[in-house]
Amino acid sequence: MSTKPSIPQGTRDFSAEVVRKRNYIFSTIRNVFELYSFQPLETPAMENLETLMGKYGEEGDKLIFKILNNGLDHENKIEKARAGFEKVLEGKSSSDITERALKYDLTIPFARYVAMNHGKLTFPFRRYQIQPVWRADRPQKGRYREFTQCDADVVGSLSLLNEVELANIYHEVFVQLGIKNYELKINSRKILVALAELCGGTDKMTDITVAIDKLDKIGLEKVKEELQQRGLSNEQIIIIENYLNITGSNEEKLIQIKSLIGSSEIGKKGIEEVEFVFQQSKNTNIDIDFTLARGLNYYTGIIFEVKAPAEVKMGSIGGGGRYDDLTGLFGVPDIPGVGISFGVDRIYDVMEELNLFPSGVQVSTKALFFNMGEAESRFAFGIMQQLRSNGISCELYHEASKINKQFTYAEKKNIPFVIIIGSKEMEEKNCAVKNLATGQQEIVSLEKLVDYLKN
RNA sequence: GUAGUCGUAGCUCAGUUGGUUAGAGCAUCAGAUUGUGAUUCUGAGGGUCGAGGGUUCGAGCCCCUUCGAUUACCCCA
Repeated sequence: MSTKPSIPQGTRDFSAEVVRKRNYIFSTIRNVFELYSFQPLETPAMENLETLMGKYGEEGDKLIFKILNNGLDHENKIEKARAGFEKVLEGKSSSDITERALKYDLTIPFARYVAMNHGKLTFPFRRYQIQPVWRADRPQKGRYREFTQCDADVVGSLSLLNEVELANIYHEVFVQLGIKNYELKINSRKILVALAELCGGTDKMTDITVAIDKLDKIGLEKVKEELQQRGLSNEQIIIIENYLNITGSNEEKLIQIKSLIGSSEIGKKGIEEVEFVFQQSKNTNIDIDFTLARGLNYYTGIIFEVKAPAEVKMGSIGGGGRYDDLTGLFGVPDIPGVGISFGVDRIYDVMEELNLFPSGVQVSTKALFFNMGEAESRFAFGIMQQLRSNGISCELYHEASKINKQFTYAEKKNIPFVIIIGSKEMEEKNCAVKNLATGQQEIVSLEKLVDYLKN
């Protein structure tokens, strides 16, 4: 019976200190979302499995946490359950075994919500959503099985101004959090389509994007090798090499890409998109990166990815892009959208590593009343309630322990003031207030105590 | 899913080729100190050495299995 308790792999408990820091990130992001006129939405932790399956690619499907159906042992269902399990063993999923799953991201549940409610929503619909998601991935640095995403999406508008705003939201949030040298990479899927067209057809699109996405990780030669393995001809690889060799400032890159794929109709459109967002947004951290591809295949236009400052080796701390027909998957066509996501858990790790949390984040109890005995503590209790009704967080030590124990308690809990009310103070209607940081102590009349502590 | 590294007190870690009763610092608790502590002094408690099996006269150390943590690959925030 006494096995050590534990929590599932890749999940975490958050202590008070961590919760406060996380809340600091949440509220920063939430305030910016609200400032940009996004409305909150929350969706269930679990979705019907079929809502999620097939939306994240083959790899993604494997990483969805599936929930076992209840009542599998019921005598009427036992045969079905057996048959369903056989299907699972073959790598398929079976509604006889599982028909619900934990949500994998916030975008697909949002698309499902929009499809269900498109008659009631006012378009363009701007929503933000801050909730945990789950992935059955092997945990490692910056990767958890339960983590929180903060998404903002605009659906029902084709305007590129949305992309500009989202780029500005990224900037606003990261500047406020102190992550000044983050990098916002942008590209357009249309440019990648144009490249694929140039290299023998859009069916090669996935092969090409998967390979070039790895450029900064494995280098040009390895990318070329991979392209060869994926069945591209030498001629085609030379085109891609030229594409990958585009370097320089953002302006220079734009000139080079135009000469390479500007003749393609879709390529031209993609370049215009990137150029517009780059010029219209005042975000100085934008880096136009034509190798950026992003895994999710529902993106159709601008794509974003946020890189953490290089010194922390965290990789992506946010991402997003435009999808022309996400709700089409749920039977409601022609609602285009664009969205971004913040990965709070990684942002937390980055800020921790760079020491960016302000000290004021740890706002704890303001004052501790010492317990100086039976009558004294009963008196102090009344004073404490007065402080509380004035919005001052405080507590009374639970028993009349030795003074140094009470001091130690205050110190450990990071409580800045202790208030001592003994028999003498009760008579004189005042109290001794000691500032633990400075060690200074003052006699304060009980009437003025609220003002004294409010500073 | 594949692979590497690591599991010793509440925490951070020592622990010799395998050799008596497994150690230190910090933390906790108690004591010169029931109205002024966080710096000192004294003492105490605390361990199935992750778990299970094996080799050996003898295992914290070697071997196998298993669980957990962590890192990398794949993929991703």
